[in-house]
Amino acid sequence: MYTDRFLMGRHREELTEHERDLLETSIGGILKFEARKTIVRRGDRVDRCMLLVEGYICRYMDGLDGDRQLVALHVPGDFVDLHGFPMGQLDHDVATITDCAVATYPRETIAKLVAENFNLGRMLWFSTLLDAAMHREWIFRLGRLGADGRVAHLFSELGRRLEMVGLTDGKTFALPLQQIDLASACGITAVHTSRILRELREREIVSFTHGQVEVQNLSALHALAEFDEGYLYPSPRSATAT
Amino acid sequence: MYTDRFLMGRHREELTEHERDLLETSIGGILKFEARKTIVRRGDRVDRCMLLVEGYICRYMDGLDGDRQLVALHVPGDFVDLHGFPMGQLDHDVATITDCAVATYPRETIAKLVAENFNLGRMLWFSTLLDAAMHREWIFRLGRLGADGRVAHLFSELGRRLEMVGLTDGKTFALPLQQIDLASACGITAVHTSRILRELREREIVSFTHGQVEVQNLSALHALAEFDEGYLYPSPRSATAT
DNA sequence: CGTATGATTGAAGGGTCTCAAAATAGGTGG
DNA sequence: CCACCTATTTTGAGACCCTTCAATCATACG
Repeated sequence: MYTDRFLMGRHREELTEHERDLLETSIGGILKFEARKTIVRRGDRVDRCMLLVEGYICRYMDGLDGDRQLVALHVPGDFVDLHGFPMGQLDHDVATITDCAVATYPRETIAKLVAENFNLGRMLWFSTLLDAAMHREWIFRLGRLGADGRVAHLFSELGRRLEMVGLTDGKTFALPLQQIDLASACGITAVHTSRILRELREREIVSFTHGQVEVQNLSALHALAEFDEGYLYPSPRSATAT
Repeated sequence: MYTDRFLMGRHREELTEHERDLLETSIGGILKFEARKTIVRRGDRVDRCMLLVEGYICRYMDGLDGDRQLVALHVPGDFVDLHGFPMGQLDHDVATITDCAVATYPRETIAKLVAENFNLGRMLWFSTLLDAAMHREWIFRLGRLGADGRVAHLFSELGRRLEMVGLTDGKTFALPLQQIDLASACGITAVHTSRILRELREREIVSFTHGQVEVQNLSALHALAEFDEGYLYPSPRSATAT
């Protein structure tokens, strides 16, 4: 049963039994990828979409000088390139962070699902727009927060998203990234990331070592990040009191 | 005839006569707004969507200290808050830059359009994803470019988008923004924006005065911005040789 | 045990911010 | 049409944040 986490962080109403069945039976196949591989390239025609079952995947764009900027990070349950269905091709690269397993859906299958099931179609649209909402929050983060706030924000967001899919209780969670990945996501250098992490550790807000995040002071973390979970559109069930 | 520019920068195939008629006849009303007014607030329920007919609109998020970060800029022909249809509410504010006219579509009308016209539905989905693609480019811009590159990128993008809707030949165009707006879009201060504009002027790359952009050296502008129009998904007809 | 990779620290330089003041442009009423 | 007032742009100087370059340290793996 691959569908345990499907779209879990990505809807406000629960999937119905029927919709879950549809998603399960429509799977074209399961693909496995090794860690640190680019699996879709900018400009590639998208003839199938991938739903991440296990592992972590990022989307990124490289600058002329080789500097990498992550534009999205995906956790299990996320569609990774569903936007490729309406768009036909991608404007960025997709790469694995860890070893991954993805469920694939051929283009025609998605077209059929959307055409025949209005509610599921809207849920898929919603899922792609949730990515856009996260993009906006990342824009805010890069434009208006300092390096410490950016890192704090990334931890805040991923903590909450992993909580939505049942992969953490919010205090401690696996985040198998290297400092260079944090740097690529936050628009800072790896060297400075190291300094920021030390500062956050010394201030006893959050510690990050060996791909493990331990939040010591959640409200301080959220304050530093100016984090408000609203943009993740948490379903009433998974919303937490603040 | 309001539909002249509808979705002009926002599809790869032309709208059919029938689809254009549908969009025209489905308009719920025309609203006018004064310049510099916030017209939708974060968290507002979205019971109608707005298509910008005339003027400029931005979407933004304010930080705790009052610093503003623009997350999108809209030109005539753009849907401004269509994502509110699947999402139900917005995670950011919407404000006018100039005096504006918008065509409104009630929620139920959009639902009907999407349910009954598969192709138009996909085009609307596409339009919201084009915003996401621009978001990603903005993330890249803020994360990896210096202040000069960011400003150059904004000019590059808007030049191209205005060209798509027939509002410029690419060399000169009206961009009724103040330096504070450029600053809010680029994640820099208004003071620094002024210095950057002087530099770009002195290097004879682009000049910006009184809301008027004059591109003197397009290739230098694009080089500085690392600009590649691909992410705007230009239709073959409107693609330009590079 | 040797090697490669990732993390940490230091020092110096550069880009952007902040604060403050001056110059310019735009709008209004006399 | 001028005088005034306000908003916007421009310029300067100093401080701060982050980068760069380089070296050292820690860790994982053969």
